[in-house]
Amino acid sequence: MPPVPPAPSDDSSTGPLQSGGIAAGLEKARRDKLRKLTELGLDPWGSRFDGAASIAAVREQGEPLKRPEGEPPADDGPTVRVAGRIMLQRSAGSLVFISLADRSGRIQIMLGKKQVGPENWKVVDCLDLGDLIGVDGRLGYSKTGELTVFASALTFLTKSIETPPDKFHGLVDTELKQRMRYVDLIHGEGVRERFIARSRIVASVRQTLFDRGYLEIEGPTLQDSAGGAAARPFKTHHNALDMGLVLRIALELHLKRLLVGGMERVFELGRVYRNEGVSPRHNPEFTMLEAYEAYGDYVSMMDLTEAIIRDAAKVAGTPPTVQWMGHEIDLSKPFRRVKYDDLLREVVGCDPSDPASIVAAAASRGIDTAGRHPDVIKSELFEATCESTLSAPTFVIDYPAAICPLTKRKAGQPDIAERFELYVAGMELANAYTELNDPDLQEELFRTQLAGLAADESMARMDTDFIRALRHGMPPAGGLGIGIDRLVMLLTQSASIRDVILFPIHRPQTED
RNA sequence: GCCUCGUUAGCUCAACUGGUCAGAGCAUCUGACUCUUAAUCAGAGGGUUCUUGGUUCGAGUCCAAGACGAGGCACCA
Repeated sequence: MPPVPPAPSDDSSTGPLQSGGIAAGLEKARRDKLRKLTELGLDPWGSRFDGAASIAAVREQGEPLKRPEGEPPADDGPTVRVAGRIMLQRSAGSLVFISLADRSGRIQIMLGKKQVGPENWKVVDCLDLGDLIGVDGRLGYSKTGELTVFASALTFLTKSIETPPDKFHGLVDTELKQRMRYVDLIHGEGVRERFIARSRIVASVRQTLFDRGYLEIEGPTLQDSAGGAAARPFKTHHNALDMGLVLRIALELHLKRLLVGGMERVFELGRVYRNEGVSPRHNPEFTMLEAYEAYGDYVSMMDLTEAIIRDAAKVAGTPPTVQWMGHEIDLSKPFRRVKYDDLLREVVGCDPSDPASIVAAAASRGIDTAGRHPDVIKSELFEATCESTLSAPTFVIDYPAAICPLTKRKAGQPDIAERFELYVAGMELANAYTELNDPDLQEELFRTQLAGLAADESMARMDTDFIRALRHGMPPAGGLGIGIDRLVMLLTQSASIRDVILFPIHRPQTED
């Protein structure tokens, strides 16, 4: 790459993010150094740099070089090569100490004017916090006992022309942390670790399922009608086909088609979209796992759920007992299982089998009961009273059938659906059914609009192709859905879903 | 969509009831320093107090509207 000609001195206002004033001054100092680097014949944007060891590995190499207190440090350490970002810089005249960070950790670099030679020293003058460099040098300990790479050569890898945040506090402003996640990942306390944990959790969920013989599949995210859940979809349009489309709100109906197709154990782990409110527990796009197992039922799904969570907790480094959202949660014990009606009776003190008792209890709590289906009232009563009491991991089982249009009814009890929801710290984490595979009943339920539910909050959306699939014979099956973001919240003790989503939704930043 | 709270230098934060209140640390620049650890020391520069309007002799501070965010509600059966 040919050297860049010196830029005009007023180039500091060209950046898209410049607001003038001091920002321009801070950037100018960095652009001056960038120019100086090119004048030295160096490419300030670097190039391939082979053979760098991870800093964690280098730190391990340094262990045996330690000497007892009082003895002079070993001076025969190996020569190492590392690369990373300058996080801290301390200058003591012609001696510069740098804290260099890579994906695995941090290590101190010492650059001495005498040690690196005059050519390298000119480069040292161009270094800023945030720059990326490569270093070759001997591994040893400084006089104060800090593991240090004593640099003999310096390779400039990339200039940073933006000022990093406060070196001690990092980014604190939640808005900036989320909008500039790249900065938050560099400087935020535990941020990178949290997203590493997320990656491991997702990998673990897949592995737990693979180990049980599941196949991972990919269903359509663009659909002509959104089924499998009650939620408002995002709407879009296909130009060439001139057709309206919606983004999926659940994975369910296509996975079940695959059960019909003989893929007896299938799962999808992917993004779903719901055009609804934002909260510490809701983001419009979020990651869902759904898994279906032929010849299983909701009880087998409980066992699977516990296995998925326990395995994930292991790889995430989650302690057996976690403090989260003001709850102390023991993940090591088998999860409690309690019937929906029993819980209502226990918490509310009403008779769940008596609609009049339910209506009275709901009305006394300000829940609108007029003209609404008894099971809708019951469900609202449950949410208002029971959910927040479920601190320890709890499978709530056997739901009112009317609010479960995709679920098989209990044998001999048509009013009870074989469904569970898993609650932890008052939050819904998972939802599972013994899957309804009777095509005629399914068709009828798709047509049933429960009293008191608006059309767009109902699951009563006919999917004729899905009915046709069921008519070909779907094996009896258990099905499970887990909110992966919420699972990551639990396993990393995060208070907001936005803390575990790299780029949560935001309104556009105002430019002025 | 509704309610409450917040927004001050690149970052992290100050500024009692409206009256030298535009301030500090980090960062930046200049200088000193070959063993520092958020290095230290001396000096310098840096502001549309989110925006617009209003009240007032006087507004970072009070009022109104708007932008963005946080929490709550609604929504999420």
